[in-house]
Amino acid sequence: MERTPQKKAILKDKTLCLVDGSNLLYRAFYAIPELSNSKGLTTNAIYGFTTMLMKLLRDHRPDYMAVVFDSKGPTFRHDAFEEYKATREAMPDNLSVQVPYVKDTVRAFSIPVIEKEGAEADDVIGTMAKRAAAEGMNVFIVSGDKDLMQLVTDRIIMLDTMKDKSYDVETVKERFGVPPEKVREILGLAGDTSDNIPGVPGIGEKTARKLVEQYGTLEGVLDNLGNIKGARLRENLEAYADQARMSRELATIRTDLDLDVPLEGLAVRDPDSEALKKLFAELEFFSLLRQFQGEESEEGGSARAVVEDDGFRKVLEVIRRKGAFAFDFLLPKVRRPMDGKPLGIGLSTAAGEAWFVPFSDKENKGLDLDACRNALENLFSDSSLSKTGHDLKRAFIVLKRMNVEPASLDFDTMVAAYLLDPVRRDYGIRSLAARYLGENLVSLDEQTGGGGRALSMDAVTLDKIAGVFCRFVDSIGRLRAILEESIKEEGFERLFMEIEMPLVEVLASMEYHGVLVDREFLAEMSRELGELMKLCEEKIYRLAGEEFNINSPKQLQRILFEKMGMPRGRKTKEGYSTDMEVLAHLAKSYELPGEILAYRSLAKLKSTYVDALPELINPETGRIHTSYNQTVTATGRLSSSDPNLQNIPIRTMEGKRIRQAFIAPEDCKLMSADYSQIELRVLAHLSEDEELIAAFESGYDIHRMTASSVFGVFPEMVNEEMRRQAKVINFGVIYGMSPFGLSKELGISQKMAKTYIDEYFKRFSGVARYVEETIEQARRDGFVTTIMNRKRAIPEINSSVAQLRKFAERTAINTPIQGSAADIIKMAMIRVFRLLSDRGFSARMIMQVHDELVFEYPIPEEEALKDLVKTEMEGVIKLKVPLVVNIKSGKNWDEAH
DNA sequence: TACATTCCGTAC
DNA sequence: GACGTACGGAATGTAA
Repeated sequence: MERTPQKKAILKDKTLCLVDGSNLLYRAFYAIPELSNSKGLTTNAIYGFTTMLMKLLRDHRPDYMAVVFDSKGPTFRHDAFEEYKATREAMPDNLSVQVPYVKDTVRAFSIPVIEKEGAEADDVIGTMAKRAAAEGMNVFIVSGDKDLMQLVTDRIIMLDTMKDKSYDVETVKERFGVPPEKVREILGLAGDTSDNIPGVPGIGEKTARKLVEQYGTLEGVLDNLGNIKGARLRENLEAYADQARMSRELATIRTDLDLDVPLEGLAVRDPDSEALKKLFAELEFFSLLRQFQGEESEEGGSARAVVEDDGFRKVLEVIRRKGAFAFDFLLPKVRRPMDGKPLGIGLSTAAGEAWFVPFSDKENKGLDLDACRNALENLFSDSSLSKTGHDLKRAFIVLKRMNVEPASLDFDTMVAAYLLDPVRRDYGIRSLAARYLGENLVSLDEQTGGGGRALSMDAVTLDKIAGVFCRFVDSIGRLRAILEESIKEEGFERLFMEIEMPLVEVLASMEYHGVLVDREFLAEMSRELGELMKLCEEKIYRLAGEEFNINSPKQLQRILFEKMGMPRGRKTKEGYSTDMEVLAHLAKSYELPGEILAYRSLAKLKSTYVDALPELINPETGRIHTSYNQTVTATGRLSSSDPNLQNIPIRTMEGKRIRQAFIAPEDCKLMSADYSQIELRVLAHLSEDEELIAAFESGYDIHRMTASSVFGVFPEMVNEEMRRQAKVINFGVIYGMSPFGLSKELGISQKMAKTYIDEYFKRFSGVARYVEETIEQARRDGFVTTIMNRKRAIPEINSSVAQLRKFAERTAINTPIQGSAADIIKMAMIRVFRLLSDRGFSARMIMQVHDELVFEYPIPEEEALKDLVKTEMEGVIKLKVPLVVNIKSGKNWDEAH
């Protein structure tokens, strides 16, 4: 035909998007929670489907597009294999009613809906994809069905929009271990439960992969049965050879259907706005209605990517003129800020005005990061500019890694939001924008999932990223205004400006510096623990009379309580507890539980610490850079993660050895400074209890003094047991003690525990009064506060459910104590940090463990450091009792503690 | 498979 | 039947 060359010229290099409508329909139905309009029509699948469609159009802007559905009635697969899809249940009613609407919606977007009698969507897609690829088009198939991966070529990719993953030839190889054209060989062997393709019993994907890798095809495998290891495997292959062949056929997607669909007819056209508006109105998709109308009206806006030096310079000029800006770095999705390089920066100077500056990479265009460094330095080190960001600690670290020392990063929207509501779980920009600005921001989940890989700018156009990110930065600027106002209203200015904001830089510095860990030492310890576990394991198997997974509480229950008939203790949700308390009790009568306890303690040390820590050593610095989180705890404490340095063992001998792995470098030492009994001292201060204050002023051992008071003997008559019990009581007070808890902890009757508590409160009547008043105040106000006016809402304090109310009461007691102690050490950290810097110390604060600060320093600084730290920590605030700090130093953390 | 939940145990 | 605050490993349960 004459037209052919012309046709090819039109289609070549254009993109065709083929949507597996049936697949998306089901996934939308199950992924979106129930939803219906006022007429009672279920709309969740329509909604999910529509948003996915809009996202596709928006993010990928295909030139051609079609949505393909399975046809009703039997297909050739049913003829070939009658069980096919037999187990798949009929479509649920509340899904099938939605189908016509889904198709109408697709049509309203001016996208063709394709169904072919006797054919499944897969086969139609296969046929069209191949045909389009032959025309030189780039095809992407949208589906979550792994069968379709067999269609992937260098011109055809598959997109799983729900998981936000795309599959090209390489990724399919990673997923299946074989190239796309061999996927069906795998499925023939392993089967596919979702499509009721049986495969061969006993063969899963793993085995199938090995076989196909070795023999190439299913037939190759069957031809070589004699060489196959494993009698069972061979037998199954032999017996089910035909079923395997059938499965392979079923899994094969046809690419040769006789379709009367010209590709030219699939060109993407403008949606039929009127039809869409009508549909969305009927379905009551108001957000989509708005979004759709918005998309029509809004064009361009103020968001744009800046890819030329000149443009960047102009942006900087605007910032200088305005004297303030909000910003955020676009970072790859990595667990910790010390990993990965920034991909760009978003800047905003006023509501509705934002820019995105991408940094260049091998494949991404943008401004060279090194070339930007000076500009960024000028920007960030200018203390006359007001800078607002979200998660400034992260920004600090990014800048430090670029060798830029920022001045006055003065408002962190994440920290501000935390102070306003420390119980909230999510402080992400999108969540805050929804809460405080009433806006639903489009997410930037185009960031590649997992693997710490950098975001690839090919996946979505730079403009799209810039658009989304500019909105983020724009929101940060507007959030500041709102949050700042609330901070004032709540009376948090000092807490925010003088504690939390200055602390951001301190934490950034601690993380950036990190701590040195002795890799060899841990490796040796791992070997030792492994051997000990082995011994322990053998003994356990012998005592139990069989091998089982000791780490599995479920299996352990079976052995202990069913097989060996030991008395059951406390119940858990499902079954009976096997925790330390229960096992320790059983250990008195049996040998096995003691061994289990020993095994558990070894396993815990090995897996959680000894083996986990070396994994977290940064290859560039050779050190561990933990994350200190400032916006996690409900009380105001910090938390630490990746790794959590705040729960490194200390109580047992073996545990202490782990602390020996935290070391100082050559010519340096570690110094640990910890507050003595800070929470009890805070309690003395808050309660103004005379007896407790006197006890602390005497400078004597507080637990001994408490024992003396509670048991009515002279301090020197207090024996070790009495002291131990008093210590438990002291901790109990801080936690909102109950007779139940105390009796459990002390191993005494509840009655006895109650008399102890009564006695304690009789002696320390100020504490008793404080407890009462605090609960009373919480009931009245609905919140409690700390020394520095940190606030935590306790909504359940007035609950009619006793259990919730009791819990709330204990929280109300504990939070001011724990939170005030957190306030104090935070203030101390800031002062010490500043003085170390001002006085030119090389010493660095590197760790914080709630009441302890750890420093790394050159040996000659020891005396001066010790004086400074002790003075500042003890003098940071004047309480009604003295603050006491104990200091020790050594080559490692164990020695220093 | 991948993510969420449960159980357990470490710290202060 | 839970005396406070965290983080995380391993097993197990469940989803799309």
